[in-house]
Amino acid sequence: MHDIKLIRDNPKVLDNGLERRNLPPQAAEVVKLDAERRAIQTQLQEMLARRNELSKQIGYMKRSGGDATELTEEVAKLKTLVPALEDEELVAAEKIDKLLSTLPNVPADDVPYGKDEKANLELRKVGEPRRMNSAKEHYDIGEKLKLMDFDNAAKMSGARFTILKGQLAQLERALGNFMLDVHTRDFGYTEISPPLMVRPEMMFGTGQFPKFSDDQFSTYAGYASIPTAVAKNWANDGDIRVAPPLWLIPTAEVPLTNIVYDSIVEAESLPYRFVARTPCFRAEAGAAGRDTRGMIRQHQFYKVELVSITTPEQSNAEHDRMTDAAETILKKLEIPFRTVLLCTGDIGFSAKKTYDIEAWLPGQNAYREISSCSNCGDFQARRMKARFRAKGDKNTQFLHTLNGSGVAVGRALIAVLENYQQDDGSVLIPSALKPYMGGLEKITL
RNA sequence: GGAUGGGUGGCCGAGCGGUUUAAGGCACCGGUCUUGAAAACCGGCGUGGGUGAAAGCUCACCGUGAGUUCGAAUCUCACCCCAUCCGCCA
Repeated sequence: MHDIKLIRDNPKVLDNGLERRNLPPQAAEVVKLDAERRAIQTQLQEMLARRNELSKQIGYMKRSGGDATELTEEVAKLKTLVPALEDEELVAAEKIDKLLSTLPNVPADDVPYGKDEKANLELRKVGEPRRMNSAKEHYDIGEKLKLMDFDNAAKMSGARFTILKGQLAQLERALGNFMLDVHTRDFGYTEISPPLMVRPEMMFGTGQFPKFSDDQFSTYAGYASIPTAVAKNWANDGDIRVAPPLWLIPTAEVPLTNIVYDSIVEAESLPYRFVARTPCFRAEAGAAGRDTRGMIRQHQFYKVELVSITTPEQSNAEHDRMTDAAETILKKLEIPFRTVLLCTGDIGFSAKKTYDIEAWLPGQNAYREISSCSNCGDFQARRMKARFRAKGDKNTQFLHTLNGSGVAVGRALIAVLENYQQDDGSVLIPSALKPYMGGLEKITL
């Protein structure tokens, strides 16, 4: 959410940001709607002030036994005007709120301009891709080992689901455990086991709502009082008050960040660092036909997520620190990767600046995203009403929030399979994972 | 699913139609005292908005939304949320 005062004083900042994101300018419209709302508000407030004044006088007259008829009549006249103006004010406020809530964050100044991912800036490459004779893709490796079952998963749940078995299921668990240990032990993150279903307000707070509700799964069970028709249409007016009651999280970023929803924290206690391994649920509505084979893009996958809550002064350094934590996972797994700075056309709705970490996948002969670390500045904090108070300061300020995958477990599994595959179809276990696999050296048929 | 109780400022908690301009306490900030601190005492202190150069003036907010009234934290209705007990259940 944007600071309306900032837009009012300096509309260029918003429009430049939108332009850099390849979106049309909106500041003029925002300023216009804001002016309209304030004009109505001022008019209404003058009327209410007069009403309050008269009511006070009436009370005084009645107590002292005077005649208040004349005053009562004047208030009655005012009363016919107030409701209409109140309605106007509500409509005007909703108009501007609706527009503001759909505008993305302004990219940081050091984010390069670009139309799409082709303009992303490669910052560094770590590790040399291993030479292989004929690299297989992860699904071939998994199916050959008979430990990855797409057919039965489709029977149960449809496309974009996978059944992992035996040592592959164990590998998935091992990866998550390993990542949690690194982040808690080496980087000071506090492990959290959060709810996987959240209220719509939380989804608004982190920026999924109202714009990206199509990508989310909602739940109704136990809440039959919500009419389905209303629930289905709620997104049309974007009013979260009539949204379905609980939503499956698309990432642990949602519950971890919303820990500070509607709160005021002490500056000295910052930064907060939270880590969680959770399932993530995504409708993948806009991704029809993309990555249909294998488990690259699923409706459900595990991810280890990092979230930091900081003061404005801390957030840039924290962003680098978080990215380092995510990179450390791949370094320890000895999986080649590169880190790119996303261009303005590729960063997410809530982000000011984002680093993507892409793991090398020999089977695809390409780098594929395995982590995304974003600094959201105060954008989410405004939506969440998440503030802090500096010691001795009367006023509150909005927090800064950051989130990053540390890393996506499902894709890490793919990366391990493809990078550690052997010509005979077996897969070596990365040495960092051996303790988590009971000392197992490799997975064979 | 059934029953009951409850949602008031950063926190606790009173208020149940008009000196409430939301009591009181805690926390916090400033001051007095003190070698320093604590205690005590004095003072300040909710959030968001409008207007203004500023001081200030002003509006809204007591879970949310309607309603009654000249006037609502207070009365009425609906809804949401929380807690406890029972039922069911991992």
